[in-house]
Amino acid sequence: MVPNMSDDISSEGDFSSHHQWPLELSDYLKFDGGDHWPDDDPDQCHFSGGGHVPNQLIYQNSIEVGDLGGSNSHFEGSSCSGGTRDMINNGSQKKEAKERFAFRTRSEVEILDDGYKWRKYGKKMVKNNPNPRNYYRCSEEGCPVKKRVERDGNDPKYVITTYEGVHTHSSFY
DNA sequence: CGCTTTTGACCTGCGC
DNA sequence: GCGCAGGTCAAAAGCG
Repeated sequence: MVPNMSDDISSEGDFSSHHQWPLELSDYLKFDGGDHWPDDDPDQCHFSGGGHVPNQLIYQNSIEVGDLGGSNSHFEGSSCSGGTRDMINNGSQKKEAKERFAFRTRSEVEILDDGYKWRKYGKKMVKNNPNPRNYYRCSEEGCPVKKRVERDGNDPKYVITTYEGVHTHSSFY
């Protein structure tokens, strides 16, 4: 596996430890309940500091409950406009809300290598989007983490990735 | 040979 | 109760 990411990475292939992905994250996530992306909001916060982050992804996260997978997670929090925590434990949390983390990236490929090995287990056409949604599960035995990948229906240049759960092991690379 | 991908079927939750 | 949409399963095929 391991898709071609040859050209895009600016330096060495060891980006797992440097968070250097061959793409650019432009927007961040949405949650259950949030129905739309911040889209063209010029004030969307870009990483901490709001500036350009060279050689590094501009990413943000939000969490529903608890922390974000602690040490194993590649997504350390960078809260956005202080709004991310509002929804935590807010009102009716049915069942056990799993940690969910979604973001939109500008990328030609949908397979982002985030340091873990994924196995595809499903594909589905969804409404409001002419593109199929792909379902992946972490290959590591016992690891409950899943991720969904789909292209933005309005902007095929963008890929929406949603992670769910916390890795119970270290990254592979 | 073992693991991943593909793909249709099946299951479940929700709104009407 | 029914139909729809989203999510998952699992058998078969493909690939290194």
